[in-house]
Amino acid sequence: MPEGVEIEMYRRYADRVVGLEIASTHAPDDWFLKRGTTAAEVSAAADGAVVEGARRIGKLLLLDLSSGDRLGLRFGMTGRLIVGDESAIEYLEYSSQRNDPSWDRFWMVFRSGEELRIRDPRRLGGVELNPDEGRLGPDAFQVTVGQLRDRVVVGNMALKARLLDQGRIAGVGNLIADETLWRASLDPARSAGSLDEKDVQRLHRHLHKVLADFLRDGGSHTGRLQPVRVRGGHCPKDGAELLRREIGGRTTYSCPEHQR
DNA sequence: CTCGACTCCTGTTAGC
DNA sequence: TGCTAACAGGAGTCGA
Repeated sequence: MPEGVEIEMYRRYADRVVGLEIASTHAPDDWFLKRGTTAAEVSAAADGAVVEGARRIGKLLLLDLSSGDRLGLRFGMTGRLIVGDESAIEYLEYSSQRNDPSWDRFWMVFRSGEELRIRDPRRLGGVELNPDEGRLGPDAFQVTVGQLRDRVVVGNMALKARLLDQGRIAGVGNLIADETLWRASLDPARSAGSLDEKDVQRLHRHLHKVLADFLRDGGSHTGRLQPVRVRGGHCPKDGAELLRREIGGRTTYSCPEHQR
């Protein structure tokens, strides 16, 4: 599914429309417009404007417009970014492998004839005009060990639930969290504040390695844990049967042997 | 502020 | 073969 890694791939893809003038925007699905954003507002902000930049914070993709407004794009669990005829990502875990244009929830047409679309079967993504970027924590790709120590590795909440909290650190989704904790040999259920300094350093190191590996390999479904992330799966490191639990409201796989 | 529970969405798939 | 229920998770809300 789209996590920070996929959205970074989307952002690079969206660079193709930087410098282009928007001719029209289309938001036929009101449900897809978030936090009071209306189709009329989006049109007023975007139509005739030039895309000056494509940024990303966590799972939020931002298009900076020459009107001074910012268009925030979210992809939920199954959203793809399509520019022209090409999808930024062909394979998305948990999403349909079909490619039905009726799933286009939002799109913009440029003066040049180029198009940019969000194709989202399950409608869990959304579009928001001028989203509050301050609600998000530091981006996972840039997060420092100090930020991890101060913001994430605190309190009694389960460590994994903390990693999924976008206000603490932005961009970590379920698969990135499971793979990172598996590699770092940390139990996702242990309290976040129980980590010692060596644990924090290890978590930080593995998080960055996981993000780099996933980006290189094409997505958050490319982890070593992923193939065995099924009921009855066994740990690739030591062969122990994996635990399947719900932590932070998400299905969580971890190794009872080496994740402590 | 903290934190768990609940809700939303719908294509896919397992099971009967 | 056809139906139903379970499942997936990002993100928001609510209440203790």
